[in-house]
Amino acid sequence: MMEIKDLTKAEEQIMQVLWQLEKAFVKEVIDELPIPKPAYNTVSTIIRILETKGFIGHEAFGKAHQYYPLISREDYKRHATEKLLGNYFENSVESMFSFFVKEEKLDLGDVDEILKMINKIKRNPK
Amino acid sequence: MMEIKDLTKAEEQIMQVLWQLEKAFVKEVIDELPIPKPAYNTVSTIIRILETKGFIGHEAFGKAHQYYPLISREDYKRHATEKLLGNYFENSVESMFSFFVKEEKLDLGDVDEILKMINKIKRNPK
DNA sequence: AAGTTAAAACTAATTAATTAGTTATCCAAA
DNA sequence: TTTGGATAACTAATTAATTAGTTTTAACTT
Repeated sequence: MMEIKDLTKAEEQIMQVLWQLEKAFVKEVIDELPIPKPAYNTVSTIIRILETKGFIGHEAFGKAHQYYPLISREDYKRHATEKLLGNYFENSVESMFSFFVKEEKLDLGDVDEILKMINKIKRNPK
Repeated sequence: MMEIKDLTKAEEQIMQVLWQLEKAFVKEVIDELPIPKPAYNTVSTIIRILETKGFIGHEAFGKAHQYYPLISREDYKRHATEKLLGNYFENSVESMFSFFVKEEKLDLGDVDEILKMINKIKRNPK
């Protein structure tokens, strides 16, 4: 499997937009960014950097470039999750769950939902 | 609650050591770092930056400084986890679980363990 | 075809992060 | 009391990240 580099904060924000839109011109990316919106050139530069780093590609329409992700949100999500799991939960999903329970983010009802979900997935594995 | 800033990669590595040792001199931090070990000054500088950023404090023993975390590993873990949850799982713990199940990191037996754990915690909270 | 506009590329500037070199201080040993 | 060794502080250098200004190109309008 290929090595996934970390995204910087600014890069990640733009990737989130591209993942959401699937493909977009710079203008369209900016439309999705929250106020205070960065300058056009700022976004354009970061997008070009993302392209040199191999995170995105583009298709030319005349002069205009439409950009699209080369790495899926799922893959990056997996990368980010594994990193957290490794750094703070000794690579143990159970340890992470235990944390959520202690943080009161999970109760018995939630676990019941999860059980149902697992059964559903097992019946219809993707 | 006070705002928690992100740690950079190098800062985080040193914080992990300090969290583990609870308190340490620069030398002791270096002892815990993997090869290739950074130069003494590199570590010393990052430690001083961590101190100006408020992540650590120190106690002086003559000329020597013994450093210790001002933020707990638990608090930073919470911060990092919430960030991941927000950025990739719509702030839903269930969504994260669903992801683990799909990734085959969790099965019915694991969920059973978690249920037991929750019950244990509910009987003896905190 | 010349002028206008919009976009990306290129380039520059700024700021933050990382690494390392030099200096100053303090303690201990002779 | 001077010298040597260790340490932290200070400072410098390098590299990466972020933001923004300027130039170039190409399509469109007249």
